[in-house]
Amino acid sequence: MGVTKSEIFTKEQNQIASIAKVLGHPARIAILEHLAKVKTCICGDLVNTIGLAQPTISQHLKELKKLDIIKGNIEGNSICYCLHKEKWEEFKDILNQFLSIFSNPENNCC
Amino acid sequence: MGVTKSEIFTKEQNQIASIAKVLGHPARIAILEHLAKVKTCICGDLVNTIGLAQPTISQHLKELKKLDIIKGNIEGNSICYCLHKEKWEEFKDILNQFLSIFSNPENNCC
DNA sequence: TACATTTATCGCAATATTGCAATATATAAA
DNA sequence: TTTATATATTGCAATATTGCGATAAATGTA
Repeated sequence: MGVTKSEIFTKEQNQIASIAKVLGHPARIAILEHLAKVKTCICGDLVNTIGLAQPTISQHLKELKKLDIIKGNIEGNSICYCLHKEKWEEFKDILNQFLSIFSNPENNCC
Repeated sequence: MGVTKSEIFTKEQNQIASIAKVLGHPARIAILEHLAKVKTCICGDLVNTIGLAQPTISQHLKELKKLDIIKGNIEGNSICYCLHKEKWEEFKDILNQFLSIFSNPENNCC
């Protein structure tokens, strides 16, 4: 039904999936990479850097803001975006922990 | 249009997004966690463990197989699934590398 | 004030995803 | 061979997502 049955999963499973889902689009990866590179915050530059229309970029920024992995401050006319350090580290830890569940003492499948 | 403009992104960006996208559903996280826990491969148990119908689980397994993060071997009547070690490590490295782009020498946003 | 710039929002079209019932397929067991 | 078991596939309904043009909202500038 296009709708995910979140109720049957744990809070942790849903959180991991939520983070991964937001990272699951190349435009959002590109935005995050650009923000990481230019450090100082940028905004409509993303529209030029990435080849998508302004409303599309705006929507991806919205998703990223919803996850709280970026912050946006009004700066006069424009809006200044940057990575949200604390959250970035938090999400990194969560994903890393998940990716470490593969304990493999000679675990050669069936 | 529901379709992602992959052409305008780098191979790396698309790859990161592809991996993350597959991890972007709690059912698939649950499947991977279960496989990691029981080590020895299982199959229809997933249908019982996770509360989704068999065709739904089968479809999630298909996605995971498409990414190649799990392997499935026919074992008599049933099919035995397990994590794909090499790929798991590869994807872990790719995600870790991406998550390390946040270099923050007093990088306090705008 | 009038105009330009910047970003968000709305509304739409096209496509993708999620979930399941029904069914097909394949093997094991009786 | 018939029946049971296990899994995949098909087809569908109900959302969700992606992308963009048009437009609104807010601020800066002439």
